[in-house]
Amino acid sequence: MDLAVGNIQAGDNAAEGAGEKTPTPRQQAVLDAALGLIVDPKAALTMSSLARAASCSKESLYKWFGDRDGLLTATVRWQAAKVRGRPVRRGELDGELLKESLERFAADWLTVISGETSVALNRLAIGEAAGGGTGRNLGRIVADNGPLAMGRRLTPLLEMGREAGLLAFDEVTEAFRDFFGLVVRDVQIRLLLGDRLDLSPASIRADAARATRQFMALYGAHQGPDGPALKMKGKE
Amino acid sequence: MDLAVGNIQAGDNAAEGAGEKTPTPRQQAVLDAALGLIVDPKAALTMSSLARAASCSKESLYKWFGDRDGLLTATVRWQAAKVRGRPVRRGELDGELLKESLERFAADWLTVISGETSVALNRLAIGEAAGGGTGRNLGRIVADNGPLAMGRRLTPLLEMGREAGLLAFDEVTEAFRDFFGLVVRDVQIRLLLGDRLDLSPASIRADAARATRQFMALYGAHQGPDGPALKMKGKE
DNA sequence: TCAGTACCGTACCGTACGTTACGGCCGATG
DNA sequence: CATCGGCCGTAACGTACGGTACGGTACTGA
Repeated sequence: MDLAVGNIQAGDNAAEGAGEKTPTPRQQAVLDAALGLIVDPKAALTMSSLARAASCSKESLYKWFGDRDGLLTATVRWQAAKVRGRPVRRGELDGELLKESLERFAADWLTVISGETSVALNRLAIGEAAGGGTGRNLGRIVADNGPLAMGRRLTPLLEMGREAGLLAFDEVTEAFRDFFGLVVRDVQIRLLLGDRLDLSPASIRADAARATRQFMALYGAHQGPDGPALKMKGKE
Repeated sequence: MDLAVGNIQAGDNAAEGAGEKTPTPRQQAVLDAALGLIVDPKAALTMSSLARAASCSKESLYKWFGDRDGLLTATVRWQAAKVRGRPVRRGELDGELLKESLERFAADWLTVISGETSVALNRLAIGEAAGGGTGRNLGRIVADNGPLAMGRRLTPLLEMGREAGLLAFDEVTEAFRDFFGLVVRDVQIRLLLGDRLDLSPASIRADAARATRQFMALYGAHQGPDGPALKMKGKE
C-alpha cells in the first residue's frame, strides 16, 4: 500500500482501455471512504452507509457512479491506481541485480496481497464473480490489477535476464507463473478464507529470498561446467 | 470430484471434532440440491429457492439445520466428505513411486480446485469470511478441507521420502507449501476471480508432471557426486 | 378409528438494502 | 437581488430474503 504510491493527477490517462475519467477530489474522498467501509470487518458497504461515512447524499452517489456496481468498479479502479509500481530500468543487468530485483518484486507482492485492502477487495470481487449475470467486470478488473499486473511488470525483467544469459526458459509466461507460485504459495487463499497469518516484514523478506533462491535454482543459467539444473525441453 | 468418492455411511464418524451427525438420506438429497444451487451461476442459494429446488418446506430446513449458517456449514461438510482421498500405503518407496505419488497428488488437487463445485464453495466461504462477526466457521472448514487437508495427506509421503533418503528438507511444512505453490500457481485465484481457464485432463497431467519435476529439482537428494541442488540451511 | 409425528406448501412478518424523490442550503452568475 | 445548479440530508418505495406460523397430508402405532 505504502509502496510506490503514484497518483495520476496531471493530464488524462490514456491507458485503461475504455475512457474512464479520473474522479474529482470530492469523489476520491468518497472512494476512500468506500475502501474504508470495505476493509472494516464489522461494517458493510451499502449506499446508505457510504453516504453517511462520506458525508454525501445518496443522490450524488447515483449521479456520480450510476449504480452500486459502478461505485464498486470505480472503487476498485481507484485502489488499483494507487498501488502501481515503477518499471525496472533497462541497461546493465548482472546476477546480483537480477536477484535483488526478483526479491523486491516478491516482497512487494507479498506486502500487497497480505494488506487488508487487497484481501477485502479480492473478497469483494470473488463474491461478485459468484453471480454469473451481474456486472462481473469486478473480477476481471481485480485480476487485471492482480496476478496479471504482476505478470506484465515481471515479464520484461525475466526476458532481460534471459537476454543477459542469466536465465533459461522457453516460455516467459510459464516462468512467471512458477515464480508466482513460489512467492504466493498458499498464503493468498488462506488469507482470503480468513486464516490469521502474520506476514511480518521480516518473514516477507525471508520468503522473498527463499522464492528467489528457488526460482534461480530452477531457471538460472548456471555458468558452471554442468548444464542448467532443470531441462525444460522434451516431454517425459 | 469423481476421484476417490468414499462416502462415510457405516457407523458414526469419530473424526471432525465436535460431534456432527451424518445427515439422513433425505437431508443428503437436500444438501446435494444446495450444492446444485451454489454451483449454478444464475441461481442464488436462498432458503426459499432451496426449499423449492429440494421439494421440502422451509420449516424442515430450519428444523434440520438450525439456520442458514448451519445449512451452509452442513453443505460444505457434506461436499468435503465426498472428496476425501485415500492415504498412501507405507512400505517400499523408491524414486519412481515417489514421483508417481507426487504427480498423482498434484493432478488430483488441480482437478479438485478447478471443479466448479470447489470454485463455488470457495467463493461462498470467502464471501462469508468478509463479514467479521458472523458465523465465520465456513472459512475455517473450507481451509481445513482445502490446503490444510492436502497438507495432512501429503506430509506423510514427504517424510517417508526423506526417511528413504530421496528428499532433503528441514521443515516438512515448508516443503509442502512450496509444492503447493508449484502446483497451484495462479490457477486458483484466477478461477475464483472468474477467469476462464481450460484445465483439460491433458494440461493437468502436464502441470502435475512439471510441478513434480521442479519440486524434485529443489528438494530431491541427488545421489550424484555433487550435493543437493539447493542448500536450505544458513541465511544469505 | 384416533392421536401422534413428520413433512410439504404457502402465507406472513420484519428487516435490510438498492433506488428514487423531495425539500433545503450555498456558492456562482447575470 | 434573483435565479440556477450542485449538493446534503432524509423520507419513501419496491423488492429480496431470513425466519416463523399455520393448515393440509401421509404414515405409524395403539
